[in-house]
Amino acid sequence: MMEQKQEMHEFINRGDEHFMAHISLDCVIFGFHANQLKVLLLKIRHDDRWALPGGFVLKEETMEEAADRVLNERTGLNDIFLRQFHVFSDIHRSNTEKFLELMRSEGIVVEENNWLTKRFISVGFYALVDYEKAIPAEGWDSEACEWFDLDNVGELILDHNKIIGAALETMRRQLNFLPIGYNLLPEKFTMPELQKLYETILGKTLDRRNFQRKMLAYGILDRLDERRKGGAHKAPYLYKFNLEQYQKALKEGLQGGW
Amino acid sequence: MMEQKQEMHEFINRGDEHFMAHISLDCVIFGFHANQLKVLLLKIRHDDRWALPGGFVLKEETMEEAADRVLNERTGLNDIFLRQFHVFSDIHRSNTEKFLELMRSEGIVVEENNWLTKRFISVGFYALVDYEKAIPAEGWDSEACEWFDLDNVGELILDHNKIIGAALETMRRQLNFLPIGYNLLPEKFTMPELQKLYETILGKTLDRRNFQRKMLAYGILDRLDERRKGGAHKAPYLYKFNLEQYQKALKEGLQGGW
DNA sequence: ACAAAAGTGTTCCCCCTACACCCATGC
DNA sequence: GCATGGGTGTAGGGGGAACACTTTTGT
Repeated sequence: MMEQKQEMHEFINRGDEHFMAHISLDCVIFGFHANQLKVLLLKIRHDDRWALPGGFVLKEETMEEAADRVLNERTGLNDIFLRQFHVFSDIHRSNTEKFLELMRSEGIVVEENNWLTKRFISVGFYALVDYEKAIPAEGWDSEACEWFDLDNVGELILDHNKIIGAALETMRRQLNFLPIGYNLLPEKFTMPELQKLYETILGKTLDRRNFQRKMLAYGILDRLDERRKGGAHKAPYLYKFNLEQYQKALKEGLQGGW
Repeated sequence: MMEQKQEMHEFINRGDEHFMAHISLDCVIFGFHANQLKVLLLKIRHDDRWALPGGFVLKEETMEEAADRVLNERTGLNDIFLRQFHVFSDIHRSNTEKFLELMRSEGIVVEENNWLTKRFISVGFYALVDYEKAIPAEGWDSEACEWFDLDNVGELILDHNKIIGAALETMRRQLNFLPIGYNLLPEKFTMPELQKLYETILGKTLDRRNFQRKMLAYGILDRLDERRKGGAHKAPYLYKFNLEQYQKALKEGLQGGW
């Protein structure tokens, strides 16, 4: 606990020796579980609201590397599907008053002209991860890290609700071009599960048979001999992504929309 | 000339009082003329290369406002189609050595730890403008401002070639969703002219008749009673965009691809 | 046996593609 | 009148949307 306090103090008053001022990033980390789109959020201390996992950019790393780092710290995962999608630069998006208030609550002395009291521009990233594999971890700057149903995130700090909205919109558009399921589902999955994912992202139902035909036509799925047993009713086949074809589709894009 | 020098000195050594450090923007300004896609470039002093018009963000403006300002300064235009499309953050994209060398050439003393010697992250914007209406204007930081054929820009400074490439790619993708012609053509234009624009952007030829049908099916064009006279052969109809439908299409997107 | 879910097939129709034809204008 | 380019029409095919039937499994 003492360490934590010191680490925080160090970060706040000397962070600008390592990080670039004025620039931050926020990650909208999507997962999929129980037929629900999930977002990973952090609980801010001394504030009853939650926030997107975010961070700053070290002087010797790119935005992408910084986002990867943040993602790894919060989920333990590497090699994640991660895309920048928008820069948020409203003048009043940072809230210096709130920051100082929070620091007072923590009993931390903030020097005049502290780098964190400046205006910050944030680059929004969105990530798709396997809900089962991610291990949410809070950091020294938060007291909890949890998955939330996308439609139940409540009021978040700053413009984070807006950022999530933009991320979702972007993902919906990209769904037409990118083979998105690979990142959100476990290695093996059934066609109905994949369909549920698409329906959830798009917010509408799709025809079972047409979905299957269209998806298979992309040629990025391999059907396994196994079936998912245990559930009631007929056991569906398991599929997995054909990595080679998947990579190709990532580069060249799919066609046709939903 | 004396004023200019002073303005430059002021900007270089006191710019950080007005602008945010570490953050810049670059505009890929597209025009269309003589069946060619054009890009507006600036000639850097003491360097035989050209550069994208760019700028920095005032402490009290958004990225979008900053880009608008830069665009207005270089073209005299307002209310331009302008979109951010990517953040460029390679660690070595800025070239401090080159900057200091340039300052020496100008005979300007650069203080230690000058804000412009820091690493900069740049937000790429692309703009579509009416070639006829834009009036290229160089600024105090450049000695010329001219249109270049897109496929003839040569080697630009920093990562500006890469930025143009990414902008073009983005525009090609957006062509499927956005009614792009409105911004690049004069108010009245013929169907063959619009088609040439699309062919130029896509880099391939399209069927004349199918193009016309598809374009008209979008319902964003109004055919006028006038025809374009003077040319050889049959006089083609003139069209203009139906602003109401165009705005709607901007928001909701078109469908179908090329 | 029955309900519910999953696999497979079929029809229809629209839209995209690829053409053919006619009309206008300048030489 | 002829070449060239522009306007309009049409036949064909592929793919998406809508729907029927069979198969499997747990209760």
